Amino acid sequence: MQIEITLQDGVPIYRQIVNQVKYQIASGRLSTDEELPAIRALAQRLSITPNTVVKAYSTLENEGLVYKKQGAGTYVADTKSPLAKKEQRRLLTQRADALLTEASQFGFAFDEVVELLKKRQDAINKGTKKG
Amino acid sequence: MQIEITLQDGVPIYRQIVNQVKYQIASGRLSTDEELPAIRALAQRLSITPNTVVKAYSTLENEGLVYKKQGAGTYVADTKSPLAKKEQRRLLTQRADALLTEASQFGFAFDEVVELLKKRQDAINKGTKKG
DNA sequence: CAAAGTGTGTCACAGTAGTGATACAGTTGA
DNA sequence: TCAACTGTATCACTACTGTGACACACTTTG
Repeated sequence: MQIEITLQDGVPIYRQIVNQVKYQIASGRLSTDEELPAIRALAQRLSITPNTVVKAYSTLENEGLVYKKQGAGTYVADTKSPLAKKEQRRLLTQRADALLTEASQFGFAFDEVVELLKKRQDAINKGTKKG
Repeated sequence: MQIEITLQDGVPIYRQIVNQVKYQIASGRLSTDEELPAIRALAQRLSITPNTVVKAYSTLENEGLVYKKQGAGTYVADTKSPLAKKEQRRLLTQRADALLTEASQFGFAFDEVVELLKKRQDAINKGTKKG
């Protein structure tokens, strides 16, 4: 489980952890039911307070990406499970609504939004190929 | 210029002002170069501090939707102008990237995102027809 | 059951966002 | 010019977010 944080990044530490765990789950480097680093262990390794890791793990739990067992550990959830999918869909719907509302207020047509999305998808793909 | 705010809404007052002005510009109820309520006047009418209105107007200015003239007033910008469009596109790009990144981390395919967007667009349209 | 691991809960503090009061500075129009 | 408007700038208070220290409760393992 490789996680690196950069301070003074503007991005909160717990967010960095969330994003990196998300990415590792999405990329298949973490599989269902696999155990995540213990809260204290990760906290010590990153030289941060356990609270921050707790916050990160709780965020991931709320998004349906991991589940915690009191006294046992934190594990990767089955992201294909209906519950997880539903939660993820809820979050994406929020983002989608925000985008559409803003676009509408700016006078952009729906097709323009889709077009922009396509361009960004291409840009992101090219970016990750290099990185 | 009809603006209404609801406290204890969770949404910050200055955000409510921003959104309502945006909407009125988008819907054509405010036209280019039309003057917005003076900062103090609006503040007094809404029973809030001028600072909050300043923040709202400044946000709108940063998004290229209005422009301010020191000592004179605040006016609706030409939202079709290249500068305004560019600024709006920049903001939408940020939202688009956030959506795409999140979707990718959740294991959603690009087409699924577009599909979700279409559904939400329909839902929003139906919602505003009623309201 | 006991030790050593795990997550949970509470209190605390710094930084920031949101809002408020008030003084400063430019523009308008008689 | 000057009064009455306009936006600008600064300081302050409150709530919340992000992070930190530390005690509590549950699970595992022997």
